[in-house]
Amino acid sequence: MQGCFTDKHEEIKNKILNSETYITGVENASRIFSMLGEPNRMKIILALMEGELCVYHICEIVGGKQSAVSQHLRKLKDNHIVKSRKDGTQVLYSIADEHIYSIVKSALEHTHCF
Amino acid sequence: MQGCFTDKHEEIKNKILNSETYITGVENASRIFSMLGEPNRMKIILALMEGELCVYHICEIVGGKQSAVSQHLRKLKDNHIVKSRKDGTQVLYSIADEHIYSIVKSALEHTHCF
DNA sequence: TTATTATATTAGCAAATGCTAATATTTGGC
DNA sequence: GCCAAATATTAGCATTTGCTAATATAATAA
Repeated sequence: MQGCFTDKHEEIKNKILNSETYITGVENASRIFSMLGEPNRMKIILALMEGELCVYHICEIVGGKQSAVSQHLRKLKDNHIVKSRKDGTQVLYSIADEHIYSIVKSALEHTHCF
Repeated sequence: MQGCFTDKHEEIKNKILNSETYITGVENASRIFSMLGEPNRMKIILALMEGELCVYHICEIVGGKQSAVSQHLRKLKDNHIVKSRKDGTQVLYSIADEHIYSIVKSALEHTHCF
């Protein structure tokens, strides 16, 4: 494999590999996407995009065991995809910030153009 | 687990579970995100966002074996994240459509607000 | 305090996924 | 046709990851 020595390609390659923000960008972006890339977590996100929900109702929507849902919620929270607040014995979850909405909406739009 | 019988929560739950597009939305969106959720594939996407690249240069940027890169490119193409065209013995890859740009850009913006 | 409800955590297992190494295919030049 | 370069495919393996079952924690009520 010797490669195609096109100037344009070399230019892009050098720009990428010399970029300060490249590595952290890759890590951060892929971590977010890996959170959204699991079907049951996606169900949770889509549900929360309608509004705040308690764990019990999230379980009903996802259709999974409470333990599994709780583990998903933890990952989503650790990665700043969702946030939570306590209300008595309940914990109410919601989408962490506006970027999540636009990311998911763009993805849904994309799927309609296949 | 008996749940919190708040009207608002029930309303959201019913809205979600009765939505026609819910299941396909979940499947499509999570599939796209799972493609973007792998660090080496994210590297590929970020590189292609700068412009069209041949496989050889993609390999250099990702820093992986040609075989692994080729497998990633196939998945990305199968899922309409990238497209390709032939030029002699080379295959040039590029981002499939505008939605991918906006999805990734939103994710990068999101990481800056942690 | 004790009991109950809601949620969180942990360990262990099974399935999914990315990587390597080897091989196959495709294209252009001789 | 034959060879070399670029890319694609496949099998096998190792790691990751989501799930279940069991247990733990937190908050409220009796």
